[in-house]
Amino acid sequence: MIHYQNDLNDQQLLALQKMDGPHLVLAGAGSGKTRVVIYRILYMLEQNIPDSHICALTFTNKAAGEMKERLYHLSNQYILVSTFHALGAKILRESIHELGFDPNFVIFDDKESERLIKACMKEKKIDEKHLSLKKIIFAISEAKNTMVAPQDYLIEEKEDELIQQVYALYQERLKKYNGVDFDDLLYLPNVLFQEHKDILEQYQQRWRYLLIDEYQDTNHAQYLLARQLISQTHNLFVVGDPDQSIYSWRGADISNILSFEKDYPGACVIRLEQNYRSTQNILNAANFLIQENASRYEKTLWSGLGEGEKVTMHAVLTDRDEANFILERVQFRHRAQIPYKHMCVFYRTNAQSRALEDACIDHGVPYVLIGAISFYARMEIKDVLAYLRLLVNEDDFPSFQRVVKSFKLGVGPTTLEKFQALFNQSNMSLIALITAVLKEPQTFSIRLNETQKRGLNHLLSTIQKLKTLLNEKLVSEIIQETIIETNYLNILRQDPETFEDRKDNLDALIARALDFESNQTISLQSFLNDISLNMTTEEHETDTNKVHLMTLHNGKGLEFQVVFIAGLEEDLLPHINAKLEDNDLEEERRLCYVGMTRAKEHLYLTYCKRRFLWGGFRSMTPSRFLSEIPQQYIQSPQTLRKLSASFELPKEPTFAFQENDQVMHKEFGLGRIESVYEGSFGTMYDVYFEHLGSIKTLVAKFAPLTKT
DNA sequence: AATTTTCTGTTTTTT
DNA sequence: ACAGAAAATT
Ligand SMILES: Nc1ncnc2c1ncn2[C@@H]1O[C@H](COP(=O)(O)OP(=O)(O)OP(=O)(O)O)[C@@H](O)[C@H]1O
Repeated sequence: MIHYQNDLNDQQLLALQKMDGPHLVLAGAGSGKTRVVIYRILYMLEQNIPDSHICALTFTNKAAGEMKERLYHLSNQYILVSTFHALGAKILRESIHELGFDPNFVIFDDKESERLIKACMKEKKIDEKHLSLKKIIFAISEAKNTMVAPQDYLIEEKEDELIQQVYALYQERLKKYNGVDFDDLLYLPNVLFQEHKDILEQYQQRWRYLLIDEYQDTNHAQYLLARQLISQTHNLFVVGDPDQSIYSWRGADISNILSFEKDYPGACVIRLEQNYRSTQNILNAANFLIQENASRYEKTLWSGLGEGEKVTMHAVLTDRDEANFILERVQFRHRAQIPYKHMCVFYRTNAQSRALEDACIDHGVPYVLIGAISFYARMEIKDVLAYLRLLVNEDDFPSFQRVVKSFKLGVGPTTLEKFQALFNQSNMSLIALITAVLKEPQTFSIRLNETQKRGLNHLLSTIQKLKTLLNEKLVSEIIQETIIETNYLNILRQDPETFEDRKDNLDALIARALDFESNQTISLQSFLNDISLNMTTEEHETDTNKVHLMTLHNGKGLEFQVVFIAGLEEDLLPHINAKLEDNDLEEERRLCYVGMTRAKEHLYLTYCKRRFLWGGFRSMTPSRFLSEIPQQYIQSPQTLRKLSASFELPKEPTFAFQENDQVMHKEFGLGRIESVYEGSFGTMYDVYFEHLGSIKTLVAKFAPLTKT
């Protein structure tokens, strides 16, 4: 039995009054928006709305999983909770044949689509120096996110013409290989619905109630998908906070939430103003910070949880000192009975995780890294997955390419190119084509030597054999068979340095499959599908008792008793690439706001003077965001007994110059500071002198340098 | 023509 | 420090 009156405040209850029609919940961090979504679904079920009519959308797989679990726990029913991308994949899996793809399509990850785009550029004879790969990738992604088809690509400048050509070829190739990229998971369902109203109607009948969390970070394709799905009934319930919009660089459009009332006339708008997460000092500090944003829709947000502890701000000398300081505090809190899993360290860039991981190991603190370099991006994992993909999708040329190379079938780039040319023009499946080339070599223009024939024959017979196992064996067994049949471990053994690690990773892949199978029987295809959508998270680790390390972007929707934000320095947070435009700078500030508002009781902000960054030591200055938080909410760290003393910053800076400063030397003349670092004589400079044409190492204390 | 070794440039954030 | 590309070797 659920006590709505007990668990929700009056404003939240307003969101449950009417089950039909458009609703917008506009509220700040920690105000119980996600809770409202969950309780609204529970209430819908009580009103006898069939569970199959409900679809809830979240931003991350993690959030989707958590919401699904909580709903099951509270109602004993499984509700469809998904990310937009996973929903798109589901729709395409069922209906993509209408668009001329095969339902066995595979999802190409970013790296794979990058490779394909690169190949398309090469085919169109576009020089990377002339038009960068990055630019084209971005342009194509932007086009899909704004629902622009290749033939409609707007040509304003000369290079747009090239982009259009590559975009068109890329889409053609994806179709040929029976693959879709991440953006297609949103783009293609929209196209499908626009071109086949009958199919759209089926889905409209199926999902009559749509609920969307984190609506402020939807892009146009997501907005349109929701709009198409719900256009008959307008039973759309969205929640969001414009101050937590942190994905504009990926096409998220804040105007989706701001113009909700215009898009859905008669929308019921609910504002929540009480924060149930953070104590007042933390919430006020965050509120003051976010008020520095000029383009902002003012909201009230207060906390009844008492003043609490002030925000701890701390300066240290280097990134290592920072990590050590954080870990000392983690242990201190742990001794004070706070479990590790209720603590989190946030940072701006993945590269920062290294120092923190090392410190965790040094201090013997268990940790889990969320996001980061994916397990599935590992070479050995991708190799095996490529093989498995060929079992499911007979047209997957990129996987064929990878398999041929990694499993050393004796076929190199030249022969592969011939295969590709042949395949692009043929209407056989890739596997059928290879079979034909081997059977009737005289019909084709490809000459193969004995090694190559043996290699390819082995590939074909192995695929054949594994395919017969698909229906009778479990996915985990098929993976094992693949590794055995291909003798892959022997190939890995050629590099003894990495062998053990890679073997462990393969075992982890099998374990992951076993884990999948424990609740349900799954097909290889759904296993591969799930992996593609779940690239980064190793979710089963998250509920164990470990300190969480993650980027600020991954913090969305989470909360922790103790939160650390590391690296509050200019050029890092705000990031150097996001300082040129006001909009970008404001997004950095929102990012910081999101991080701060994850904290329930204790919040630490740290920064350092020097940091190993971009391949060298750099002098850093404190982030402007620190000075935007009023002093009254800030404290310095209390000294912990028995701790190695944290660094007091010297009053006088020990070095006066920064990298790239122009300096004048009494003897050597004009020079430029190349790097600044600590040595046994204190601060050292490496200075490049124009007259000498070389770099001199100088001791800062003695160097007769003046700034020019 | 394929494979192994050497060298280069590189780092924002992710579904 | 680490992957991907160019160069050198088989
Ligand atoms: N009415 C309420 N009474 C007590 N606690 C509440 C209430 N509503 C929400 N909470 C609690 O407040 C915390 C924040 O809620 P929730 O995660 O739903 O907020 P949110 O608005 O989605 O936050 P954010 O936007 O920062 O992700 C949670 O711990 C939740 O359990």
